[in-house]
Amino acid sequence: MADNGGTNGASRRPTMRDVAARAGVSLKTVSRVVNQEPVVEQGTVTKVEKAIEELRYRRDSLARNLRKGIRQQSIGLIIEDLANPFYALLAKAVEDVADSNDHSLILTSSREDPERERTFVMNLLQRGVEGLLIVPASRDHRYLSPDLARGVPVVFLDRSPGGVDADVILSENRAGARKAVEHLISFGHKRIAFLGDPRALETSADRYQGYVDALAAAGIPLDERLVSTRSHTVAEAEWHTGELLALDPPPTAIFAQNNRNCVGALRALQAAGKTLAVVGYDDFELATLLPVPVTVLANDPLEMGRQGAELLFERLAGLEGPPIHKVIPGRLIERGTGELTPADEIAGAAT
Amino acid sequence: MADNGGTNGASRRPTMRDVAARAGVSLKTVSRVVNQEPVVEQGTVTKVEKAIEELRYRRDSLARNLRKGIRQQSIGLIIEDLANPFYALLAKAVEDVADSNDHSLILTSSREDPERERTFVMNLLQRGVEGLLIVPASRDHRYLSPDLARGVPVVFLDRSPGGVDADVILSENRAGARKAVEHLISFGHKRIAFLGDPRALETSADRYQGYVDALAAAGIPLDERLVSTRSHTVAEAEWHTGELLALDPPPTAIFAQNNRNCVGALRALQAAGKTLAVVGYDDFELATLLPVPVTVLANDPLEMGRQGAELLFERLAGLEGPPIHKVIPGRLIERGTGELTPADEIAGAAT
DNA sequence: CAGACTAGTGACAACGATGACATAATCGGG
DNA sequence: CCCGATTATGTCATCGTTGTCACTAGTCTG
Repeated sequence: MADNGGTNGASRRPTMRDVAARAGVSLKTVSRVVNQEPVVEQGTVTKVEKAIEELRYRRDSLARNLRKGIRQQSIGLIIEDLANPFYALLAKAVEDVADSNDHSLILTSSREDPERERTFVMNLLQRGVEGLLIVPASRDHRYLSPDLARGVPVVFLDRSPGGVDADVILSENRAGARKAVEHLISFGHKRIAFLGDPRALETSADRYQGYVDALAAAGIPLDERLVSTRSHTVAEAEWHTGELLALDPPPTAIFAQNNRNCVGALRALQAAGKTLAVVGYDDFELATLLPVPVTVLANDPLEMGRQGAELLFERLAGLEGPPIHKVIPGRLIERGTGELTPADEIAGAAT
Repeated sequence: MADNGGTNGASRRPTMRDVAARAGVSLKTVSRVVNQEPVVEQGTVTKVEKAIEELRYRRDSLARNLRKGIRQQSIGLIIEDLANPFYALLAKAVEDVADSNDHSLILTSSREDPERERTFVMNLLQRGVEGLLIVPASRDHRYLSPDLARGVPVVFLDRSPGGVDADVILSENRAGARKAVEHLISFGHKRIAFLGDPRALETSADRYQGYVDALAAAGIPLDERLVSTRSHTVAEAEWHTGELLALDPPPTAIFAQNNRNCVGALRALQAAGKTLAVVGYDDFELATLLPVPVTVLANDPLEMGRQGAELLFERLAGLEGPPIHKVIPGRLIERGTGELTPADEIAGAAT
């Protein structure tokens, strides 16, 4: 009458022992059948297979690998979203490096949700990944302190961690944005709009600072109405670009703070039939194919992923020393949209 | 004098037992220190930490999780290359489903190399993934038979497996390509080029068949010179498009068999200053932003990934029955480039 | 100052599988 | 008809860690 005593242990995942009992053979014989060792008599094989089927038994790979001395190594990567080519390329580079180092890659997406980030980090650590690469969604990583202290290597990518000092690889956000905006200024623009994500995001805030820096250096007063920092998706960016275009007077140039915002801006301009100077942050494959090819300040996600992963493996190999902060330089790629002057636009509109 | 006997065991990864011996405490005390249990005396903690440091000891997560009864579940995904948005989106969808089912995703890229595919599959199985999703790089998957027989669920994506019958989710390649080419024919084109990957790839061969089907149905004779099946990258596609344009007479339309080929064709056309009707297979984000927006036959990688992963989890939940073959329908999206007539092109050239 | 308590540590079994070896049953040859 | 080889199966220890319980000293309490 006991709940799960006796011959039919309930609930619990069945083990070889259970299969053995059911088939009326020893545990070791079950092991032989499961591993397809050819010494077992056919009749016995059948009995055991029947028991396996009935109990829905599946071998426990943990126990097996422990006993066999097999230790597979892996690292964990947490990004925002694979649908964003920037992160897809980042992940690709990380996977390459992991592969060269005989580690496999466990990939998870936080979707910008700090809760998910934290859950996944804990999950990955519990699994026993050798190290972690994190594109932060949260601003506070103190929850990692115990593991960092225990020596688990963690490298942050693209954004700085909060509340802990750790290795981090950043894009040249502030200086890059400044470069981009100065480029526009050099073509005579004074009313330059900033189109971006909420400034709560670190990269967004930094790029905004670069925008401010460039204006200040050129002695151009900051006009808050030209600053739109509420678009996280292409659709939102398209909408907010429409708002910017409706200003009086409108901007003559747009600095779009990432690829989604840039695409949104271009869509809105196309829809409105207007031509404005545009410089985007982040390159995208088709930037060269547009009516006027798009000038961008290109960050290099491959390089960021590669360097981050390589740093992680150096740490794993025993590299000591204080946290390393690296910055991947951005490159301004002049293609056309960023080299329009305010005069060009009036001419264009007249056509 | 023994190689690794006595007090200084060499080579072998150190265990808690080694640390205990070195620190002069019991194994259990080391365990307490490692797990930060607060009952250990400070002096002991220091001794043990010193020994851990010296031996570079790291806890074995396999043994720990075995003992604690923690069993993390995961599935493996093998794709070609994350830099291709099609596969990035596929992976995203798979990751989503895996996440909903409390499994984590181990991601690897075969880079079209059958050897790598096989190595990774074996590796993943040894790790003990619950199931596998594979975009085949190899044509022969008989090496999987033992594991398939043992009941490990495997779902193939985008291409059929070779030599084994298993679950597979395909795009509507042949019928889709036929739709696309018939669309071009309906605008009066008779000299339609096929631009694609080597026909050794199954999707390539199937799409080529669709192209042949469409021509045959319309009674248009097949001209082998219009068929180029050697471009695997954008750069190669651009090059081969150049060759096609140099033909006399040149084609009036191009059917590009995937997104890389389509982008290459568009680049070559832009470089040559020519306008041809183009229909691509596979959608891409910026197709709408080009000078003339690109008409494509869109496959849905998200849907493919989602359905594949869900099928995998149904199998894991015990779904029996013969292998399931599903086809994800493609959708023709008319945007402009596919709706040009031969006459338009002459007019365009005259401008 | 005895008895109960507490803090710190260790001995031992167990997680679920596999390897080495032992044993039982079967068989052929001299 | 007995011995050694052969075949099929079982017993036991073990992989590296953690949970349970026991033990030793000291500390506290009445």
